[in-house]
Amino acid sequence: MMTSEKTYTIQQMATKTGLTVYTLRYYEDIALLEPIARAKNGHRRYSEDDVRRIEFLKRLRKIGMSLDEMKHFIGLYREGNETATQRRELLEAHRQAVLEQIEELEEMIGFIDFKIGLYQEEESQYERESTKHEVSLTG
Amino acid sequence: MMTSEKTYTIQQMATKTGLTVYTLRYYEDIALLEPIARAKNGHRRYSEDDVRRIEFLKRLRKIGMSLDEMKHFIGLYREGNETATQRRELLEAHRQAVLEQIEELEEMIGFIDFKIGLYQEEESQYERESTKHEVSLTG
DNA sequence: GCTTGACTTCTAGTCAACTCGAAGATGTAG
DNA sequence: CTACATCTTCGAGTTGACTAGAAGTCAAGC
Repeated sequence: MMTSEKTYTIQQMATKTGLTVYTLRYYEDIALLEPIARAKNGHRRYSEDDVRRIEFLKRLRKIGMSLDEMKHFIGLYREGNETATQRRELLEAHRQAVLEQIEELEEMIGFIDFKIGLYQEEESQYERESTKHEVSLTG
Repeated sequence: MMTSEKTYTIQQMATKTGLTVYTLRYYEDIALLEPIARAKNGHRRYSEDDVRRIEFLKRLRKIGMSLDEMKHFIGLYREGNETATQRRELLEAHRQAVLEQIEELEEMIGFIDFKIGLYQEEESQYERESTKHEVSLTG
């Protein structure tokens, strides 16, 4: 039974995912993607699963993960030598790291809000008397 | 009035901040730090303000900002051509970007939690099969 | 006076993550 | 059959962010 699934060329994938063809090949070279299926002429044929995998990689990249970390992270989902317990523990460590990153960012929001407040003051000050005052970087 | 403030050598700063002496000089070279005060012999003398500035840079770095972005960001706090209104608008744009980053990370937490759940199931499955007549304590 | 050590500047090297181009194979349109 | 587009591999180049070493200055200790 031939279930003929939709496939994509590398150029179509580049358009679809926003990565360049260079990057798609590079990710495969460094084994961040497992070998992509090939047509008879040797051209890559990406599957819908590949689309999902690449979109997931993009999201990991977006949250600041390095390619090496990504390789390690996706390795958690391939059956390896680790037990379910070991993989869960690694995931929980990663979870903790992500939570800390969120905290850092939330503190940054607080800082930005503080600064925005100062500028708003400055703006209404200016409106009232056309005066401005210095704002310290670390205040 | 000479307020003799505490100052630090580059090596002391490296120890204090966790950056290397190379990095400290590099940050100054690329104007991420304004020129550091010098002793008569030309050696750098970092002030407490410099400590604060560098700690702030470290935090920006930690949330994934590039050196170029950091330069731009701290530029917001130096008096330039922009009005308070313009700087506030730039800050608000940055605030929005940080919020989006937080959202990405929160979605990642959700995903990790889902995966952790799967592994936990797998683990208790194993427990039930191998210790048929015992009751799991880890409800 | 000489050595040592911490600094200085300047230049070059490294590593990650792409980014690009050359040379060649293949499929389709005219 | 030829032209052309699109792919292939492979090796080299680029950018950002350091990282390191060479050569020189200077103050302190012996």
